[in-house]
Amino acid sequence: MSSRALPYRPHNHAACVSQALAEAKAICQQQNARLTPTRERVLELIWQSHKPLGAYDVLAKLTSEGHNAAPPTVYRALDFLQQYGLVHRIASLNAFTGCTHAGEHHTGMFLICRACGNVLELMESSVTTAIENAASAEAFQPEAITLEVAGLCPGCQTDQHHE
Amino acid sequence: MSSRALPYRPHNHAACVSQALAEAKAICQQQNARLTPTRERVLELIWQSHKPLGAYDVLAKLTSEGHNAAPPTVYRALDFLQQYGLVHRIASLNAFTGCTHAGEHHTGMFLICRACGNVLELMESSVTTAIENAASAEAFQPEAITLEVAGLCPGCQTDQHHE
DNA sequence: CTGCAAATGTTATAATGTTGCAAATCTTGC
DNA sequence: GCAAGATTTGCAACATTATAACATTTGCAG
Ligand SMILES: [Zn+2]
Ligand SMILES: [Zn+2]
Ligand SMILES: [Zn+2]
Ligand SMILES: [Zn+2]
Repeated sequence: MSSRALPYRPHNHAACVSQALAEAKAICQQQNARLTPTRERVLELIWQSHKPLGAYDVLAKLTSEGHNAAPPTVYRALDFLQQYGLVHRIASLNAFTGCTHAGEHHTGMFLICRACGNVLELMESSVTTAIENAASAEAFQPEAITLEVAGLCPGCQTDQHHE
Repeated sequence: MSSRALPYRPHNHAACVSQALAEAKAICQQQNARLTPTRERVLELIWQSHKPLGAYDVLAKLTSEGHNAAPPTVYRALDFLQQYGLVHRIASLNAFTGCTHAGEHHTGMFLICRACGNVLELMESSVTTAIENAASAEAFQPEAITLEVAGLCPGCQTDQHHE
């Protein structure tokens, strides 16, 4: 899988988005899942934004481009995209972000900058292992891990005075 | 600090609650914070429930006992209790649970049973360290960690057929 | 007592997410 | 191609969670 630019580093974002879409198409084809136009457009809108988008943000964008959309339109698309591992929901933000490791079986760890709003998704097996060990010690059988770290990204640490 | 019974193990829950309240009073006194009757009652209601309570669950209980309460009443009490580390908000449930390590500086890790709804709060330095190391490797400065693990508690693993 | 700050009451509203059902669209076997 | 069934979408209403704004009351210091 290709490496991706960090969200807060300058990069060709259009290419970054279209690559994500291409991968999504491939994943859906492989799993016999239908990446319909609405679903694809929702995924694209989420990818175009570096910061996680709320469901109603997505809805507003769809509406503004003439799509006759209502909340269920968006939530259904988001459910689909989550189901196939193409987006993640960030519980602490009530928002959605494109998965940067789609297709790879993983539990994401999210570094969320409280200043600029950018989110970096990591895949750290050492963290996952530590969590699973801690759960095992309590005889707990984990199924889904929500791990969201709020703080300051490298670019915003020196910018503290801008707050 | 006293050890606490696991939530899904039978125990004297009234004692468990009153101990938590006594500790809360001590903590507030030490910090010159006012644990007013409403705040104390909200904390008690949350502790009395083994499962995390939603803000509107708390509101309903207050209302049912004659308290003239509105949503801000509850949210303000919850804000206060969170601020002094007496309750935690579980982002993946939009609900609140009593902190079992109040007074100890910690980041909680929550094991949430999807079958019975009980939540166990752990304090695992190995997990916290792994997370901080992963953040450091990205030059990210963590401030708050949300770690919630959904799965099956020991008691519910054999009960799968009851679902 | 007086004046200030903290806490609470009260009303309204914002933000987020769901249910239920009908219409349209796609797929599949023939 | 075509009918039957499954999936997806449109649409309206509703449910849940959280906050804003401002008036009133309460606790406390001087
Ligand atoms: Zn991911
Ligand atoms: Zn930043
Ligand atoms: Zn805690
Ligand atoms: Zn359980």
